[in-house]
Amino acid sequence: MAVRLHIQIDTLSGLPVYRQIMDQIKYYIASGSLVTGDQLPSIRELAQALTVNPTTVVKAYTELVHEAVIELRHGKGAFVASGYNPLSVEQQDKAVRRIARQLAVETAQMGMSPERALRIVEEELGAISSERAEAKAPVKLKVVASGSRS
Amino acid sequence: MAVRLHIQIDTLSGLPVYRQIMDQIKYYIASGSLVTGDQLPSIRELAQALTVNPTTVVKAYTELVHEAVIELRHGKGAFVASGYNPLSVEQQDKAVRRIARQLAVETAQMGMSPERALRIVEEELGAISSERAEAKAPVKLKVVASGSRS
DNA sequence: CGAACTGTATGTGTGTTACCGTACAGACGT
DNA sequence: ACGTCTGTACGGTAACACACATACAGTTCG
Repeated sequence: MAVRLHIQIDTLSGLPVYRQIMDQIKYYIASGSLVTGDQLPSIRELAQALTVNPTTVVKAYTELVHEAVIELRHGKGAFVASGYNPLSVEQQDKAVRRIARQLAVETAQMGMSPERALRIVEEELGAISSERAEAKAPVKLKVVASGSRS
Repeated sequence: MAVRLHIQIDTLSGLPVYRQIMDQIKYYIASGSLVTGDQLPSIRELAQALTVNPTTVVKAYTELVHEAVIELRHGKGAFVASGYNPLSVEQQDKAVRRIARQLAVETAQMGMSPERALRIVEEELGAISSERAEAKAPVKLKVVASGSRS
């Protein structure tokens, strides 16, 4: 059966809806709440729960397919893909460094101390890897999907 | 006289040109290469150096004005603004946490260890604050602006 | 088969991005 | 006063991103 996800759409953030869907699905996978082979909500099901158009969910899902995060099987559904993309160490470094620099600039801009910024990153990093460790055992996954539209 | 910046436009990144300009000017300010009162290149000057349309630079500059990062003075030029935005601690935390989470998800996705990710963040964070410390003394700023167009 | 689920494909409207050209208005040195 | 630097403000065009609506095609089960 299809897993029920707790996805929230923030219409005020300015971020595209399809990208918010992508990010939150990635988050579930990264934290271990979703693992290889798990079935995602169907396109229409998720679209209805979020009160967005099915094609918007299609956009999110197909993008995730291109990133080899999930698989789409015609007539069957969407599933978490098996492997990791074999990115080279250099590419990994570059990708992470890009985000890290953005974070560094923003913190400096608002006058936040580097120590505090680092502590926040440490928290988020730790949150994911700890959830990952105990995932799939007690946690059954959250309730229904819910959105907030104006 | 107007400072000469070393700004690079990557047409393959997919990021809007005006945003790349914004980000890199923010970086110079965050790192201390540009401080309050410094004059930026004029709109036409920067546009010509980057081989982009002046209106694109206008877009970048006016956005930076809205964020209170720079000031535009009619007939005189563009200058680094004085104050920081007085964002609340909660808002700061939320903004930084958003980026931190994205970083955590991406690293988990590609299988990078949290320790390594943290080390990279530490580097970028340190790079900015150290440049900030010794800035404006020896460093005179880079040479001419340069772009890369297809 | 046929109903009810699944993903897939094709248009359509709106907004953003970037471009080009032209014109206006403030600041400053000669 | 004049020329030349500065930012500001129009109009219009082309390409693309985003979300929507509708129709098509594969899978499964009674």
